[in-house]
Amino acid sequence: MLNQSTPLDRAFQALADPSRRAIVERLTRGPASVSELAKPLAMTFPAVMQHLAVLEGAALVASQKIGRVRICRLEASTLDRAEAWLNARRAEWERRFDRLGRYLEELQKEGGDDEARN
Amino acid sequence: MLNQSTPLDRAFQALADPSRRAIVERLTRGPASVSELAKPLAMTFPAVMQHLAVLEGAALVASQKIGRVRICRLEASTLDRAEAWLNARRAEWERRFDRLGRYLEELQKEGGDDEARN
DNA sequence: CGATTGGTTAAGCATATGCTTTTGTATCGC
DNA sequence: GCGATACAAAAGCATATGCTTAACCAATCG
Repeated sequence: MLNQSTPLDRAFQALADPSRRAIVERLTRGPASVSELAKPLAMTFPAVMQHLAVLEGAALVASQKIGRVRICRLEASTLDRAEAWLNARRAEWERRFDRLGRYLEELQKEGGDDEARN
Repeated sequence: MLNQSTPLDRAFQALADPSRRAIVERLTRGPASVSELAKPLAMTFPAVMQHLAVLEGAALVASQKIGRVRICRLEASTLDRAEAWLNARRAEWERRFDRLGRYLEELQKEGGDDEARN
């Protein structure tokens, strides 16, 4: 389990938690302070901070402190990279079905010949 | 940490591991036996089986045993649901930028008026 | 048949995760 | 300055995760 995790590992790992997904969801609608993010979550403030640390560690969220308030914003490009991975899998999957489709079409044609012979 | 995880939790959690992503990647190119999946991975056979159990638990993979061989195949619809979540976030994010864009356009127009007054 | 192949189960262990409470520490509003 | 506010850091704890080894079972194959 030697922790040598890639950016993609960290992104998916971060998104695997419903509280963290809720935070991401909120941040798609614009930046927010930590306490603003904490409000709808049924847990203590430090717990929310730890979730934010995970999200920042995954580069899904960035933040900057202004006065005593920390403003968090979404890092959409990281979300994109996760989506891109899934997209690539789907692309390969669909490519495979195309091939299968063409193969079955070929069978159909040949099958038609067979049927003609009956 | 009371384990009451949603399908999406389990999907993202499953995808957070590089070995499991490698398995998914392999399966997008067609079904495979367990030992076939295990071959490129630098770990013991039981470890691979545990990864497969996680993937099946997340409904990303399904399998059936024929004789003494277990054939695994991708459950693409679950991959789609994960992609759909990310897609929805991006949609909201882009909608927000549209609004921001229109807002800035408005400012531009009004700013033009202001400049005209100078 | 007996050996091999492909998979399964269980136990054990180190580290990671997701919380909590407690205790700070700046900064703002008066 | 002084109390309230917003965050921060640290310690503790229960459970989860990602491996390992060892033992086991059931289909093949020679």
